Amino acid sequence: MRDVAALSGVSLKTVSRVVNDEAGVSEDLVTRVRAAARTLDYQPNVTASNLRRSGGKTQTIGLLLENVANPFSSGLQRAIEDVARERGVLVFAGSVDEDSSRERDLATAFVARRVDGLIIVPAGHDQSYLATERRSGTPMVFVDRAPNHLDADAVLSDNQAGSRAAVTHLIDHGHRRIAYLGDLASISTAVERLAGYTDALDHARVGLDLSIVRQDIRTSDQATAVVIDLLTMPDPPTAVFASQNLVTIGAIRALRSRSQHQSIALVGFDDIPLIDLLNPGVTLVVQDVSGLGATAADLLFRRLDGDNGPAQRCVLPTTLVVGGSGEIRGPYRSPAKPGRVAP
Amino acid sequence: MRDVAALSGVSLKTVSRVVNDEAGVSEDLVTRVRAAARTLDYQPNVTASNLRRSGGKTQTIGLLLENVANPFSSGLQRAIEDVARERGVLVFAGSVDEDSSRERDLATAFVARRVDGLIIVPAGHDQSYLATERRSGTPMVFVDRAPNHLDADAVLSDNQAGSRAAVTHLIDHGHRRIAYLGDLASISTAVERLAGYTDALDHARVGLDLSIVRQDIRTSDQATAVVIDLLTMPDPPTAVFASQNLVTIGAIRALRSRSQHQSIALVGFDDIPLIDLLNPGVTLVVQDVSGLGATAADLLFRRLDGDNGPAQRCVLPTTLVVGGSGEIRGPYRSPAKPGRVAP
DNA sequence: CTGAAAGCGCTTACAG
DNA sequence: CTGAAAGCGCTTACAG
Repeated sequence: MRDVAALSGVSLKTVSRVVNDEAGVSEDLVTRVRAAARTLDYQPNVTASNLRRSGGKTQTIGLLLENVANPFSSGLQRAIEDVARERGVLVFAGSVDEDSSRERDLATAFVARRVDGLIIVPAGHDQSYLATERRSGTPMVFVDRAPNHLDADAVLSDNQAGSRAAVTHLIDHGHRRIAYLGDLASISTAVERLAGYTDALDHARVGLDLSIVRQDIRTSDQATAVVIDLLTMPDPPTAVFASQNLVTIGAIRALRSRSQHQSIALVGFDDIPLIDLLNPGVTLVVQDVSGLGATAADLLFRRLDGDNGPAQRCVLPTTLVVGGSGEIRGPYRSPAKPGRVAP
Repeated sequence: MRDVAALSGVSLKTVSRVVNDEAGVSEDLVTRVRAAARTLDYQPNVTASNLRRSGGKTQTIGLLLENVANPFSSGLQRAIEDVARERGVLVFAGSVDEDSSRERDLATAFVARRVDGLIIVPAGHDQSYLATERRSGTPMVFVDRAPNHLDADAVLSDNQAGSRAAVTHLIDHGHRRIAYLGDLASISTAVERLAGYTDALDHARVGLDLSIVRQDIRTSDQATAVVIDLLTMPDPPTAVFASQNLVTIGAIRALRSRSQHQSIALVGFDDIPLIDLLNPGVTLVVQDVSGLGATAADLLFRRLDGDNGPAQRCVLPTTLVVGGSGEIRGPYRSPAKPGRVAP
């Protein structure tokens, strides 16, 4: 910029005015400055200008995702990007991999770059490390999982209701012996999904049998092994509820390997691309991923625009998508229950 | 930082030294400065420090992807993130959506933030707008598609060889009438894949029939319609080669809707998650997505480390993954061809 | 309409 | 071992 000023024979301030399209510069100077900028290949440095510019905004936000490569994370990222784009805000994204120290490092790195706000899918169980940052006014919105030990905005899916609807659906199709396949019991969404499962059983007066409630399943292969184990029990389940997409995939593999995919019912939580191509299709409880991302971004920008109200919690509904596997009948006759409305 | 200096009664420079863990500060001062920093909730501003710091590096890179939400893009992003992470570099990512003006805007926005380098999956056919930036020394690596009108590094898949291998595979299974389903003919990878198709036909002395070569297919639904059209021709193809994953999915839907998925052979380009759960599984030519991302990132950082050699072009091989659909026999007897090696 | 001075938060290059 | 000055590239706040 100094060089441009020198070449066009004006002050720094005038160049700054031209570059920022400020009014009140004579035509003559505007042309001269632009010409000089062109010949010098001048590129404005947004970072430097933000240093002094009021508010000190950097026009960037930071995204902490579970893993950018998984469809849930990348769906969120895309929805957030679309909102940010309209405001000329760029997005940093990073994968946390369910590692709380990685979460902390990434958040710190974003803050050190002075992002204007943070959108976080937390991995750890203590976000108090962000308290300082929150106090100093950096907007932050948590998505998919609520923050712990920190009072901040959160946008969540109604995991418990979704899970309850799934299990109720199985009960309505004549099942009583329904296995539960859960993710890490330390993840809050996993806890909520298990609660939905027990809710549904309670409501239908079906006893809870812990021998068919399996948790801490992380991978598709683990899920396959667990389901095979369940199916070889003396009194095997007639239906399976898988609380997460990798787990659902593992369950599908297990059922197929035993040729029981047409006889054992299955409902899974979370969407799975192309699942409708399977035979039978798989009944799934799907989250509104774009909605979660867009809502979180909207909320973040509202905070950035000065909304200082108390921390909000938005809960988005899930949808049960009938695919075939969840409608395989069980051994019981299930009287229609008028008045029952799926959440 | 100024406040920390004031509170601990030392100069700015001393605080700077402590914050950056520079040697040569007395124990006493270090403790005092750290204490002051803690009570003031001091957070260093990396952006400001980079302004003066030698090299002016920002420790950030910018990623221009087709669409962060698609698995190919997010796979690349993850591989690049992993390399960047080791160097403490943060990554900006943005979706270009096959829109060349969006590509340009995003690239400009990244450059204005002074990213240290750019990794680009180009959408447009003219990257000369980056010539200035390239001359001024910003490292940039193109991935998946080569740049046009710009001399720069590129990391590509061997699309032509992959496509040739796929079609040769079909020929080897007794097919001669093989339909080609292509993406936008304006995309360079689509051109290469078509070239691989004609290569394979030529090599086997199979005549090219343009009535079964269809291009500019963008969506899965379009592909479905095209395949149905092909199958209702008087002399329909016995095999289909789909040059891209959305197109492959559309083709699968079409074959199933006509119950011809067990009789018409299909090979697709690009990986599709969970495809092995289908029956038959689908034979695919898969790209080494992680390899592309990691190679691009490595190359970018090598450039950042001062490698000034001429622009490089890395071509990574693809792999034909046998799934079942590509092994459905065609009407011709295909003599084994000793010595033929798939690329 | 134009510009000289001070400053954003930090670092370099030099003195002591 | 410590610090005062100048500077990174730009903007604010003020004068003329």
